[in-house]
Amino acid sequence: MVGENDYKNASLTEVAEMAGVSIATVSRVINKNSNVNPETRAKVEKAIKALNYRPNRVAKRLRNKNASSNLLGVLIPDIQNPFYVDVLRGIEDIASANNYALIMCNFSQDEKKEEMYLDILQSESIDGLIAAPAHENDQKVIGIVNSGLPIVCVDRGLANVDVDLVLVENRAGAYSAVDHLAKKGYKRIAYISGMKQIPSSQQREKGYIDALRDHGIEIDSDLIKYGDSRHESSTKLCEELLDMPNPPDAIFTGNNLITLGALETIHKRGLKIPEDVAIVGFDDMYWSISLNPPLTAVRQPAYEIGKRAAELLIQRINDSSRSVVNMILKTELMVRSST
Amino acid sequence: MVGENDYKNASLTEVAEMAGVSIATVSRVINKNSNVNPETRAKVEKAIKALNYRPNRVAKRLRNKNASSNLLGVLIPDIQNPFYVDVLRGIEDIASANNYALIMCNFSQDEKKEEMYLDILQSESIDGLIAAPAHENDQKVIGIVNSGLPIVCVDRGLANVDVDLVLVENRAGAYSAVDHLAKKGYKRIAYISGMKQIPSSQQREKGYIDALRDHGIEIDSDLIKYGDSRHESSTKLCEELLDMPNPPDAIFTGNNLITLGALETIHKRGLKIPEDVAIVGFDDMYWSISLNPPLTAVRQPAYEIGKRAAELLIQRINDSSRSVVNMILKTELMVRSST
DNA sequence: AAAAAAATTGTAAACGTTTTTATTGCAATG
DNA sequence: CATTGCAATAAAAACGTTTACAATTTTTTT
Repeated sequence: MVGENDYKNASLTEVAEMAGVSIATVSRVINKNSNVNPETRAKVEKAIKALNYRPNRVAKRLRNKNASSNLLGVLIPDIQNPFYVDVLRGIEDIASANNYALIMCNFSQDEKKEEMYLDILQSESIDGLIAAPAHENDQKVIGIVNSGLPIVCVDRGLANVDVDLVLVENRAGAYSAVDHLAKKGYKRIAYISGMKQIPSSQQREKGYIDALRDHGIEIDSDLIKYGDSRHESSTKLCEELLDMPNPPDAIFTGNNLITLGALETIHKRGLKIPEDVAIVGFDDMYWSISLNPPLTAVRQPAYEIGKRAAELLIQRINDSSRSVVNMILKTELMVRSST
Repeated sequence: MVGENDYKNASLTEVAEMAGVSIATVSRVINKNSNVNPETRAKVEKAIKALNYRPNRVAKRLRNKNASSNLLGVLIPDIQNPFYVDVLRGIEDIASANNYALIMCNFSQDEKKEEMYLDILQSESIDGLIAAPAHENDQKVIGIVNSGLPIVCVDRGLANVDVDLVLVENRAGAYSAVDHLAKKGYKRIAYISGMKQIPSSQQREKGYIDALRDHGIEIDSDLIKYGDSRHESSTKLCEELLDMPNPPDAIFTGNNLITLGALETIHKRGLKIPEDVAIVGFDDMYWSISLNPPLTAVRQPAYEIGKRAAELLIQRINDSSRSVVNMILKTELMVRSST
């Protein structure tokens, strides 16, 4: 009978027993750094194979508190947002190429959950962390920075804290979108923002306002709506905008999910884009071209953000004294037919 | 100076020292199950607070080999596919409500990566695993089933292995899509499948063929294309279909990503949907209504799949002897204007 | 008041590693 | 031949927990 024991995880002790050596020797064989007699090595390797031995990562981490555990943490605010999924892919490709496993935590824009996950990550003895903090004054994340754990922030920075950072030119990106709308002749341009406390939301609002100002368009605060970055809230906010006595002729949406929510509302009302209302979104998606109509959008290099962040993190792990890097990537306005 | 030590993780020993008791007592205070004098408890709790003590999960897992480590593994084939993201959300909601953390692994349809992640998960002493195996004869996953680790498969089953399983009626779902097309009068209906070795692809093909047969439509094997479930491959396969001397008048796409790829190709060619070619996708997305045109699709309850799987897994962890459950959820055809 | 029972706390082992230190055997040196 | 040096290996400690068991104190019973 093929019993359960066939699959039981063998330990160093069992390997040592089978090979007739001490566990120290087995460990030396595995971590090829030290001298061991070729014959002994052969015996041990045979036993390892026979028992299908795999080192226990938990024990390894406990013992090697300060050495590498080959484990990185990732903390992201919203797995439903395709932007973060692309960031994640970038991280994952670099991580697995460098033999790091990922423990991925999604806090769904919920600070309580964020705290829980940060606790868990810390007590898992990860080598380093890539995080998009809930907001600029995220004390939990700041605490981690101060603890000395290698960390790279993505998409969102921290106020008054020097930390490795990868993000995009949010202000400039938003500016290019609104500038484009203004040049096309739209006058009442609305902005549906993500959560107000997120740095990127603030930067994008700044770009929006700067662009309006440069075009001599008066800022109407009724045209600025703050959501929670979730699809449901953005459909509602878009409805509010369209219900105004003097509704906007164009909408700039602050992120992926907001764009999709706004589109849904516009379509439900049977309005024509861009004739009745134009729309530009922050965040491009690879299927933006298949939307109705093909969407004009500010493209962020999401995959590259993740890639760069992972590279920075691994560098930081290997050299904790290297100077702090803030990497600001460019955005690109993809003009299609929604404007 | 606020130094690094302020944030250093305290250990049981330090708490015990500060409170003037043994580590066993501290442990008892933390794991509220056993008797300890109220005064002692107060002293210990004060020390815990003062040192900001948090139990080390790694040590806990190592010690409690057989007890709960409050850690679940999730192994998914493709994080870029919104279907799996929704499954993940369902899993995560249940997991975090039950105090389980998630270690999430995405193998990008790459069996080498899958193997690596399964190794890692096993050696992390997880309590249980939710996995979508690479294919029906995935020996690595079968090995895990045999090892006795609690596991629930989602979306894809295993041949000849009794294991908890949550999936949808793939055959019936595909049937309803193709039946719908046939009733609408389409005669040359193509199928762009995901990876051939995935059980769900096979089941959907079966549904496709059964529906055609029931409508007396002859099966043309040139109209069946097999991709790798990635966006790039599906654009190419769609091109091949449209380039045929006798091209299809309707396409049934095997999953989310394939649908988006096919749409892209059709739009690039300036073809009208559904006049020039109709399309039904397997997998609905919450923004399907915003596509051009609003997409007719077979909806899978992805979130619920994840939720049910996590519930089953937790049950299994708590009672390894309960009988195996295969849960088959219904699909729903969302008729919009792409057909 | 002595014995028994119950409550509280402490001691030590164990989980599976890595690594420091100690031991062994053997060749080279004087 | 006695000493030294080196290579190979073993022994033991440590990482931070939980828990079985032992020891102590307090309470109850007789």
